[in-house]
Amino acid sequence: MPFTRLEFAVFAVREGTLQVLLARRAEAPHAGRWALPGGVLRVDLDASLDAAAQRVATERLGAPLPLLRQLCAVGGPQRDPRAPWALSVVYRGLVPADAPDFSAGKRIEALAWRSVDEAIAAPLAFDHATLVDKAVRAMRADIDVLDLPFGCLPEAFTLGELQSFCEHVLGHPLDKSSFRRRLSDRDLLVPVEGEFRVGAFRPAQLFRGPRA
Amino acid sequence: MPFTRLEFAVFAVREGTLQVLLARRAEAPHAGRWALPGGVLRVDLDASLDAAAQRVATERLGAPLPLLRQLCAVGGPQRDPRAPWALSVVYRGLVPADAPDFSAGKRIEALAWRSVDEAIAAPLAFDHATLVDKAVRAMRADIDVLDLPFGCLPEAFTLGELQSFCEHVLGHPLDKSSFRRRLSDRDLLVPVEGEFRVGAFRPAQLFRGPRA
DNA sequence: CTGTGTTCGTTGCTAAATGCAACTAAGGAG
DNA sequence: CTCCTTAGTTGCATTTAGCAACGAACACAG
Repeated sequence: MPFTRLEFAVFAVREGTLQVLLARRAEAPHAGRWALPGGVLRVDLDASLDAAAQRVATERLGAPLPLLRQLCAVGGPQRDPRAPWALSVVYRGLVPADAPDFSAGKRIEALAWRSVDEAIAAPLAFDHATLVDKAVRAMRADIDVLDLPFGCLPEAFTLGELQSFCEHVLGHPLDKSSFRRRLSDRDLLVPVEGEFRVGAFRPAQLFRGPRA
Repeated sequence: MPFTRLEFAVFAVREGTLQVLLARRAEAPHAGRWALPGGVLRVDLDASLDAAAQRVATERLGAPLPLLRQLCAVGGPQRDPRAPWALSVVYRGLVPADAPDFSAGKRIEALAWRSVDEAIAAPLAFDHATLVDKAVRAMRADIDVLDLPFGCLPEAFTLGELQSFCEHVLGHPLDKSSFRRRLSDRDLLVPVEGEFRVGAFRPAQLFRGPRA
């Protein structure tokens, strides 16, 4: 089996835009350049690909990543000069804006959030710009069919918060009444009876995701 | 890098149902049992995962497989007793019913088509029943959004043939007028002017897929 | 106490997409 | 010529999504 890596396209809505977590590589190849964070599979430690992804995420980013989904696998002989043939299994994830900050782990000089538009246009290492683009499309397709990342929101949230989050990921506004109709038609949310988000204006009903 | 395999969930509409191509394994593990056909990655031969998939398909099945799409990657330590850790990249494909018959290649005792319902219920080797199910869902999702496998039809085909093919893959009937409207709204087909499929009844206009 | 601004939540209407059923057209078989 | 079957279209009902407006609730300013 060739040299196998797990790589992560982790997104968050920060500063009003969709951002992706990038790592500046400490070692060759592409030392000093920005790339998706990742690490190598350890056959002595990992009980599955998904478990390997969690382990590497924890090691390199300082925190586990819930809601990881497999994006694709890519591989070839020129992928990484350290091995004659390298294979990467790429995962995508979405985390809350207020997540505990990640801390750069082994073989990473620095971690930074960058807006996806910049990241796709920037000369990321390897084919990582392509992977970011692919991951964004997959996330947006999920939201289009209301497969929503409830883990990225507070335990209880308002419909306004949910809609705003989706709009930031999608990159375009949604219709309020249509969004709410589609949610309630599918019984995707459970209202937390009697609980409201209070603030400067009219209080808003709080909801939880399904199977909560 | 661990022991890496390419595996194939290849489908065809045969005998009025959606069938999947299975191979009876000649060697351990699971010798004698039915499984998805596949083979190992060769780092000395393969320039990419997709190229590896084509090479293995040709070797094991006696023919290349157009329209292969990556389904997922799975891996773990107990996946294959021949190695301490095994990784499989799974591809899905759809081939014409009249495709040249596949011939069992290395390490395969026999090849057979089996209906997907049976295959999913049958005790296939490894987790292959799960993979078949996942591949079927992915194919159906493609057709739902009119991402159609034109390579599975003759060079030129009638709308009736196309619809019937889709119905067999989906497992349920489609509405004729709606199907045709959706196709023409999206400019997915090009009529072959003046060409008709003649037969026992009214001749039918022939079409080609896009970018043809 | 009263207006004003903002968000929340809902309603009514419009437009688009889809599903259903019927119809006509075209050919072969008898 | 009639009947049968498939091809292709049409009209209409139903569903779905988008758009705009409305009243409700609350904080704040005056």
